[in-house]
Amino acid sequence: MIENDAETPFGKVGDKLTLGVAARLSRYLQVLTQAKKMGKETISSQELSDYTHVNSTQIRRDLSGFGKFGKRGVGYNVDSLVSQIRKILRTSGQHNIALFGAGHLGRAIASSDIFADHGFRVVAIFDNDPQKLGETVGAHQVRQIGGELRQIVDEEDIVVAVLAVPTAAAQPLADELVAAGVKIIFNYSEALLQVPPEVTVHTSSPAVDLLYALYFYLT
Amino acid sequence: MIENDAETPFGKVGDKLTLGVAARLSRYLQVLTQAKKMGKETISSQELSDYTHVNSTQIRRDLSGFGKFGKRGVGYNVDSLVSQIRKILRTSGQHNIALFGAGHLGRAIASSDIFADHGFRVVAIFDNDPQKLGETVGAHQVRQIGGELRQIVDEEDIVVAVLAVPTAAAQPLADELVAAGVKIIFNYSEALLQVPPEVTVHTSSPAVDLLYALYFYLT
DNA sequence: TAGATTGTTAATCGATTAACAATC
DNA sequence: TAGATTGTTAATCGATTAACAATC
Repeated sequence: MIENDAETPFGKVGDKLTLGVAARLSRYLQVLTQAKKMGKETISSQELSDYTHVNSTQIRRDLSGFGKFGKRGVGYNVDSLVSQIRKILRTSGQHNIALFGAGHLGRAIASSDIFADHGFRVVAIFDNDPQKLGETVGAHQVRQIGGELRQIVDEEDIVVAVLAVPTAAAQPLADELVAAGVKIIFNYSEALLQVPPEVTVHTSSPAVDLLYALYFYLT
Repeated sequence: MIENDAETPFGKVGDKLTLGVAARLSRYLQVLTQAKKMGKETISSQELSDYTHVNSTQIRRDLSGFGKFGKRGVGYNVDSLVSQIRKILRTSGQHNIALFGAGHLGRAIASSDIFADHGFRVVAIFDNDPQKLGETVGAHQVRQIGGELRQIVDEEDIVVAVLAVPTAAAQPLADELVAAGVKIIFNYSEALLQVPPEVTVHTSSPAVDLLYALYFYLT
C-alpha cells in the first residue's frame, strides 16, 4: 500500500501531531481568539495567513487533515474553528498555573487576559520579598515561597510554573519546583535553567524575536 | 554543474538567510549571551542543543555554512561565536527602540537587560496617562504621545516601537507609528494590528507558547 | 594515546507552494 | 449565475537525522 494510512494524515506521527503542526495550530488559535474578541464571525485562510505569516495553502492543509471545517466561498466560522483546534490540541480544559515573582512583570502577567483566554488560570502568586507578602495581585494574595510548595502544587493541581523572578533567583527556584512535581516551567528570566529531562523549560525571548525581525528589515 | 554554488551554501538564498536559519541563529545568540554571563568560555553543539531544543547536527550544520568556528574535541568559544553570529545576522550595531506604555509591562521591559543585551537601546518612553507624564522609568522621563512623534522618530533614529499598551489603544497608536515612519512594531497587546506591507508586526504570544508546551506534556 | 567533538555526507522526511476543480 | 474560497494534488525545496572520518 502506497496510499496514506487513514489514521495518520500528513502532519501527524501516529497519534501525535508533529512539532510544526502543533506550533501552527497554537498560532491560529491565538489569532482566532483575538478575531473573536473583535467581533469577527468568519475568517478566510488568506486573512489567517496575513496575521500569522503562514502561507494560506499551508493553513488549509493543516486544517483539512482533521476535517472539513470551512465553507467554500465563505471561510471558516471563528467560534467553531476555535473549538475544533482546542479539541485537536487537547487543551479544551482549564489548566492551573502558579506565578512566581510579584514585581512589574509578575503583575503585568497577572492582570493580562492572555493566559485566561487560552484556558490558563493563575491560582497562586509567590514572592520572596517579605514586604510584598499579603499584598493583593489580581485576585490573589502574594505568598512566600516556602516548604509548603509541594503541598500547594498537589492541592491546586498546578501543571505550569511561570517564573518572573530575577535571574539569580531562577535556578534555585526551578530546583524547588522540580522537587515539588511541576512539569512545565515558563521562564521569563535570563537564566539558563538546568532541569531533568521530564521537565520542559520554555525561555521567553522577546529580544530574540526582535533580532530576527530586524534581520529581515536590514536586508 | 550539480555541485553547490560557493556563494550559496545551504540555508541561504543568494545573499539572504532562510527564515529558519535566521530564527535559529537568533536563538543560539540568546543562549550564548546567557552562557557568557554565567562565565562559560566554551560550549559544545550538544550543550547548545540541550538549551535550544535544536538538534546538535543541525547546529553544527548551521554554523559550518559560514566558517569553521569550532575546535574539535573542545567546542565553540562563546565570545567569538557571539560576534560571528552577530556579523552573520548583521546586528552588530546598536538599534534604538521606543517604548509605548508605562504600566507594569512597560516598566518591566524598561528595567530588563533582555533588549540591552542584544544591542537594543530604549531611547524614549511614552504614555497617554497625564498622571504618568514626567515620571522617570529607567533612565527616561515619560512623554506624551503626540504630534511630535515623527520628529522624535527621525531625531532618535528609532527603528522599532514596542507596544505595551491596552488592547484598545494599540491600533490607533500603530497607525500613528506607521505615519511617523516606524518599520517594526513589537506588539505585546492582544490586538490584531493592521499595517501596510512594508511594516513588520510581531505579536508576542506567551500563552501560545504555553499551549504548545502543554500539548507535548499531555500526549 | 584516548576521549571528545567538530565538520560533512547521504538519506529521509516534512514544509512549502502553485494550481485548480469543487462548491458555497 | 458570478465571485469567492475551500480542499486537494503534485512538485519542489529545506530541515532533520544518523553516522563517521577528521582532528583537537
